[in-house]
Amino acid sequence: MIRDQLTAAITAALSEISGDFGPDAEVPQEIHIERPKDRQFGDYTTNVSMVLARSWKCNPREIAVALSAKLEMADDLLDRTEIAGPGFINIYLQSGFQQKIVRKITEQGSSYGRLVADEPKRIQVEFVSANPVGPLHVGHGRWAAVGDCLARILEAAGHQVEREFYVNDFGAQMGLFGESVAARYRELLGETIVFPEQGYQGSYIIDIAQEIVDSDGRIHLKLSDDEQKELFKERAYRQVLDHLKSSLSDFDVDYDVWFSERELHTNGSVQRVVDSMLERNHAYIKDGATWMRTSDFGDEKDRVLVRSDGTPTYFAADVAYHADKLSRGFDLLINIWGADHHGYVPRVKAAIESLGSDPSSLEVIIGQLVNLTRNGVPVRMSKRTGEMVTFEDLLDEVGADATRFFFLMRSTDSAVDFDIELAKERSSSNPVYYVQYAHARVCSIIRTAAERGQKMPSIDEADLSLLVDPSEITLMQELSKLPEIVQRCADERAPHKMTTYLRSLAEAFHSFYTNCRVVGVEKEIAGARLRLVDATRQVISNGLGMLGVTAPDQM
RNA sequence: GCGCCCGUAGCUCAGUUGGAUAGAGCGUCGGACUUCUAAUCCGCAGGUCGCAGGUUCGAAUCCUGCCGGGCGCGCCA
Repeated sequence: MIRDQLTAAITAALSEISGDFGPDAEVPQEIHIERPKDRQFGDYTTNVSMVLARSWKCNPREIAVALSAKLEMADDLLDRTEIAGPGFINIYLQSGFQQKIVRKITEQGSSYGRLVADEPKRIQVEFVSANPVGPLHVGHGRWAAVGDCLARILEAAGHQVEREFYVNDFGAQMGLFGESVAARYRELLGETIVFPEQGYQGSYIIDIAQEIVDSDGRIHLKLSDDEQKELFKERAYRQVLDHLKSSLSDFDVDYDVWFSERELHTNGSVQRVVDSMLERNHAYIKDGATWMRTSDFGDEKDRVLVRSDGTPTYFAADVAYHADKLSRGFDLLINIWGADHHGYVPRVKAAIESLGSDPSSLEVIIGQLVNLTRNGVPVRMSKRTGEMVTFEDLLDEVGADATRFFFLMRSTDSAVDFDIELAKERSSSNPVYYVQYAHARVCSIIRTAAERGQKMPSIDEADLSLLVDPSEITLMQELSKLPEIVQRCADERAPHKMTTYLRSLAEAFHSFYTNCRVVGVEKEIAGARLRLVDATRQVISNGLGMLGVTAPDQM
């Protein structure tokens, strides 16, 4: 990247001039180079001289003068430098450097924006992991979008990524779920029932029961209560899980691993991890329960692993689960949780440390919640109560592309309001269409040019130096940003920055479109512009691909 | 009470880890289609970046304290 070349050049120049500023003048490890918002401040700009002014004990402009003189001599990349304001060094690159990006994109094609990591890692991203006792709600959709997009971006940044879904198919909730379905089954077949006190009230329970009635008829009525509970639990669980997998698949989220909590209990992993904690004095028995000393590792209090009635807690399974994850040899584990689980982070970190691993091997991304409204009125999202809009409803009504883009537009740090009616009404003015439309327009230009016999020249034939219109320059600058955007999204675990980038790229293209014609202008210019347009197609397509959003050829 | 997140234009949100004149979309108002897709473009209006201090060449951004909102503090999952 050009930025790296500039960093090297500045570092070299600084070490040459540092001697003139006294023996204590040291060359900094990190040099901040940015792209100014306003192009009048150069193609790149750096603030090093102001940062160094203190430690070098002099006026920032003195450093700037010495540095820029050295830079202009040293590097053939730059045209000139200017010193501005309190000591910014604005760097102007040689004319023609922007045009080079078109060739680069053309040569790299779909791999433009894919990076080679300095330290490639094996990363596991675990996300959604909803309880299989009901349909996914809208909040899960957000984590599906964020988790999958983050995985795509980490892959683009040069890492090896595995996606995992942890299925909480064990415990009292499953029993209650089975009982609820069993009750609805009997009810549908005309029996008078007493619905379980804490049972799941949602109408989808009746739907599941109805499907069982349709396929099996009345035969299950003969079973004992316990047999019924067990049977309905398994039947309903399978059905919900299948449903959940197909919803996520419709959303283009494909998991590498579906990990069953139940297996941790049946194969003895939970028991083993509890025993091991006791052996190593990371756990103790009090009031008949087994407690883990999580407070030794920063948690605010100790946590129960095994209840006094002998049953393991969810946390115990989670300790075993994370032990299993660690044993699989990942360099980094990333979990995406909703804000309603953030209090759970310290105890899991403590568990990791108790297991003898570095707590930083687990990174938990806490995402704020989704507030669903309908015409401004809050909609309840609880599975236990009646009304709810499911993730599936949302996909049906709004579509996968718009839903993904919407969830990826916002920082995970802020709660989002999603009005279901608004999403439907405004679906045609959703920002996703702004970006997709840019892609469709690009394709249209290329199609029309071909139809009218205007040939796309090869990248060697094209005279890219003809691309000099301000809107062309701006577009090329935007095109050149993709690799650094990928890097930033990956480093900051911030997929939303990709949507922000694509919007500004689309804006640059739409502006180019109105300023510069491609079809029907003089042959050489048309040729250069066709190459630029094709590069734009490639970058939008690559960027949308990292979001998991389609890039349509026409709209 | 303690912990995490948020507070930026009428509304929904960005803001390149501390930079130069704080930006988009929606909404308002006014312009631009005989020519590659008007799902677009151009312009006007709209701001005490919650409040008060602090740190420094420089703060929406970092530190402290308030105010307001969301979420969490189980032998639930």
